[in-house]
Amino acid sequence: MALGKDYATQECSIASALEVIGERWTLLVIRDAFYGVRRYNDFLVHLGIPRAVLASRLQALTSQGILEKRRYQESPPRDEYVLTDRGIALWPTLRALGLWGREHLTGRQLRIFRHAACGTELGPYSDCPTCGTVVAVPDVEVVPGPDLGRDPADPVSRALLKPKRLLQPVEVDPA
Amino acid sequence: MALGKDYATQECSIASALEVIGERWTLLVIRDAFYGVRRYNDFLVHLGIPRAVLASRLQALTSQGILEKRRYQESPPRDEYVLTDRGIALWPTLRALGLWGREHLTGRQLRIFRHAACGTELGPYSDCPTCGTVVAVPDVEVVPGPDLGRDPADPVSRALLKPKRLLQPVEVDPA
DNA sequence: GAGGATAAGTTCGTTGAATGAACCTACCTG
DNA sequence: CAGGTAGGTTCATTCAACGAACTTATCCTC
Repeated sequence: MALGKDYATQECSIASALEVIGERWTLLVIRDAFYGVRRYNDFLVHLGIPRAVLASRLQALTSQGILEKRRYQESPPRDEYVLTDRGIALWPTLRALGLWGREHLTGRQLRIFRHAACGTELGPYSDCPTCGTVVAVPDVEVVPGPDLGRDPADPVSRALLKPKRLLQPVEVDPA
Repeated sequence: MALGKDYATQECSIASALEVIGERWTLLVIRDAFYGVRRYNDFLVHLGIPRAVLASRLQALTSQGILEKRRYQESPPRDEYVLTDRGIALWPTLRALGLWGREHLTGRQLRIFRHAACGTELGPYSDCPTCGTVVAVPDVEVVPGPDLGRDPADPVSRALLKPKRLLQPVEVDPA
């Protein structure tokens, strides 16, 4: 979406943000990264994104310091993409967007976000009503909601059905 | 950005939200609507968006119930576009995005958002630290920050330099 | 009442990005 | 050494964005 030529003139931090994360697919890649997706192929099958576009987005996000590319094995050389602090700071945005989508569009509870320490469902600002604190991203537990399909087609979606914390790497069956 | 074909399979409220507001320019149109821009021509000069794209976005947002098209004078017939409740509910998303942009990209304070009742600058969740409440959108006052240019080229930007509340219609000099 | 201005579009040719299929390169396993 | 896997690149086609020109309806001014 974004393009320097156009948005750059805007003198607005929202426009600047959209320059970086406003393109098609970009926010979904970041969402997946929060859900623990880290590998090229997992993004690919989970999102159904064209390969060239994924490569371009991963490269852009890495060069913007939102994802970090890190070698997780030599021989064959394999890299994974992990959210940096700058990327993790996008959580409130994603949370607000998801909440709006749920309340004004889908009307379904597809995923539940809880405070891992106490099990309470998070408030709109990732606050824990029980503990009275804002919950840090790694302390958020994601569990499938009542309206989420139980038998998705792709292996990544299936792996994501297991309750787990945000950022915790997803374990995909090699099947 | 968004496209039913692709994102629809996602079973995710974030993806659904992006279907509706994820296309290029869309969020900037909504941002302008919060700032009080209501007319086709004002959007046009403020955003520098191609006319056809603006017409398409306004039509889409209206049909999604995010903007409402309302006649403000007969003869010549003139319409303005105003945020609905569903549109106003996007404020937390825009706020989160703007905050992220400021903290991680621009590093400048271009606009200050305050609680109109007490003048306190808003917290990250549009909360008022002084009053201890979440501030409703119409009670948010926008004033230019220290890093915002004082003499912008287009008349809409100039009109927006005056402190005003969110949603309150901007008054553009016919000059 | 003729000429010009304004608001809100539509039309259209050109450019640029997204798509999907095929191909490429290491390396590993049986 | 045949086949598979991960992570890409290349390329032809399709689709959206761009920007300039044109349209329509009305008002304002002389």
